[in-house]
Amino acid sequence: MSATPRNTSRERIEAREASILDAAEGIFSRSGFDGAKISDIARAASVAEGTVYLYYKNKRDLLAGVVGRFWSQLTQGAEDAIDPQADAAQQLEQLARYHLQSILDQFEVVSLTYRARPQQEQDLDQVREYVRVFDRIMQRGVDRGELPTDTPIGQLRDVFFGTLEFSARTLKLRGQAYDHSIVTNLLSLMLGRSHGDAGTNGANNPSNRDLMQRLESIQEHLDKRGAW
Amino acid sequence: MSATPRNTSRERIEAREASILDAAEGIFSRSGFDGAKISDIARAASVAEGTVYLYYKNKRDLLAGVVGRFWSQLTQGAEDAIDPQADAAQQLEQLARYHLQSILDQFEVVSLTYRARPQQEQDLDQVREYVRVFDRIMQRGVDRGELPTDTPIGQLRDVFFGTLEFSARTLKLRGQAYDHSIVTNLLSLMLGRSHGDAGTNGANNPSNRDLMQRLESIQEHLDKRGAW
DNA sequence: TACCAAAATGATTTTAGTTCATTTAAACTG
DNA sequence: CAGTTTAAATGAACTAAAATCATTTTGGTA
Repeated sequence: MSATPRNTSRERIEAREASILDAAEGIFSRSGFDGAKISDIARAASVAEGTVYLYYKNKRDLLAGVVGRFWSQLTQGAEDAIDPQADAAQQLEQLARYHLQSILDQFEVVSLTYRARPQQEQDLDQVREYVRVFDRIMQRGVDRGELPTDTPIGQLRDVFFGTLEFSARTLKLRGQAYDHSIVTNLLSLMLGRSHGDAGTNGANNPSNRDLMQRLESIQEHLDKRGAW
Repeated sequence: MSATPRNTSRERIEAREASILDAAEGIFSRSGFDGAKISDIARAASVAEGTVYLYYKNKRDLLAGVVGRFWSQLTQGAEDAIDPQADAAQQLEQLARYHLQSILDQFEVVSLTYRARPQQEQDLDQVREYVRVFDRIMQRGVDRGELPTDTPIGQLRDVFFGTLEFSARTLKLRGQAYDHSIVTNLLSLMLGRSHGDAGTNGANNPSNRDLMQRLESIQEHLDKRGAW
C-alpha cells in the first residue's frame, strides 16, 4: 500500500482543518471576534490550542479562513441557484433571492467579513469571485441584447449588493424574516428604468417601460396563482 | 466666585475627554480595533492609561464613543448641507453628495462602526438619528406631492445608504476619488428619469401617473386579499 | 521492530486590557 | 489663606487570552 496511506493521511488532515474551521465558525458567530477564545475553539474542535496555530498563523488568519470558506460556498451555491437557460432578469432575481436568503441565514458570518478586512486585501479574493457571478449575468444580458449596451455594470453591482445587505441588516434589526418584496423592488429599480448618465434624459419614455414591467410581473404572479 | 470655577472645571474635563476621543479616533483609524493599544491611545492623548478608563469603561466603549461622535457630527453636517428651500429631489442629491464625500473622507471610522455592533444596540442611536435626515426629506417630499404617496421610504433608505456605502468601498478599493456620476445615477434610479440637471423633467406625464396610481391600488387590493 | 518525520500537545511566555491603591490637583470652608 | 474634603489622575500590579516552543505522540516506512 503506497497511495492509500498518503491519501488517508491528507484526508485526515483536511478533516481536521475543516473541523477547526467549523468550530471557529460556530464560536465566532456566537461570540463575535473579540469574545471568541482560541481555547474555546480548540475545545470545540477537539484539538489542543497549539494545534490551531499549525493551521492558522493567528486568530485573524483563522477568521479569514472562516470568512473565505463562507464566500466560496456562497459562490458555489449561487451557481447552483441560477438557471443557465433563464434570461438576465430572471437570473438576477434568482441571485438576489439566493443572496438575501443566504446573508439572512448566516448574518453573523457576513458581519465577520468586515473584521477580516482593513489591510490584508487578499482576504477578499473569495468575495471578488462571488461578485463575478453578478458580473457574468449582467454581461451576458448585455451581450444578448436583454440589457442596454451602456449598462453600468460596476455601479449596478454596488446598488445590488449594497441594497441587499442593508435590507438584510434592517430585517435583522427588526427581527423580521425574508421579504420577497425587497428583491422585487430592487429589480424593478435596476431593470425597470433605463440607466446611463443622468442629464441625458431619454428619447424613449422610461416611465412606460417601468409600468409595463410592473404590469407583466403582476400578471405573472397572478397567472401562477390562478387569481383571475 | 462659585459659577466660574465649576465651568472651567467642566470645560477642562470635556476638553480632556475630547482629546482622548481624538487620540482614539486616530489610533483606531490607523491600526483598526484590534491593532490599537490603549497605551498608544493614552500616550497620544497625553494621559495615563488609567485615565482612559475614567471616561470609558472599556476599549469597546471607547470605540463606541468615537463612532458615536462621528455619526453625530455627520448628522449636524448633513443638516447644514441641505437647503431647506429645495425640493425633495434636490435635497436628496445634496444629502447623497455629502454622505458619499464624508464616508470617503473618513472611510476607516465608518468601517469601525460595524465593529461596535453585535450586541449593544444602543450604540446605534446616533446612526439612527442620522438616517432620520433621509426619512424626513422623503416624507416631506411625499407630503408635498413631489413623490408618490406610496413611496416605500424604508426600502429606499436601504437602497440609498447601501448603494452609497458599497460604492465608497469600491472607490476606496480601486484608489479612486469621489465620483459624482454615482450620485446622479443613484438618484435617477430612485426617482426615475424626471430627475437631473438637464431639467427636462417634463412635469410628469399625467396619464402615466394615473396608470401608476391605478396599478398601486390594484396591488393594494390584492395585498389585502393575500393574493400574492 | 526500529526509525524518522510530521503532527499534536499544553505548559510557558508574551502581550495588552483592566483595576486599584496611591498621589496630585482642585474646590470649598471658616 | 491654611486646612480640609472631594474629585481626578496616575502607573504599577493584576489578569486574561493570544501566541510560542520544547517535548511527546503518531503514522508511515524500511
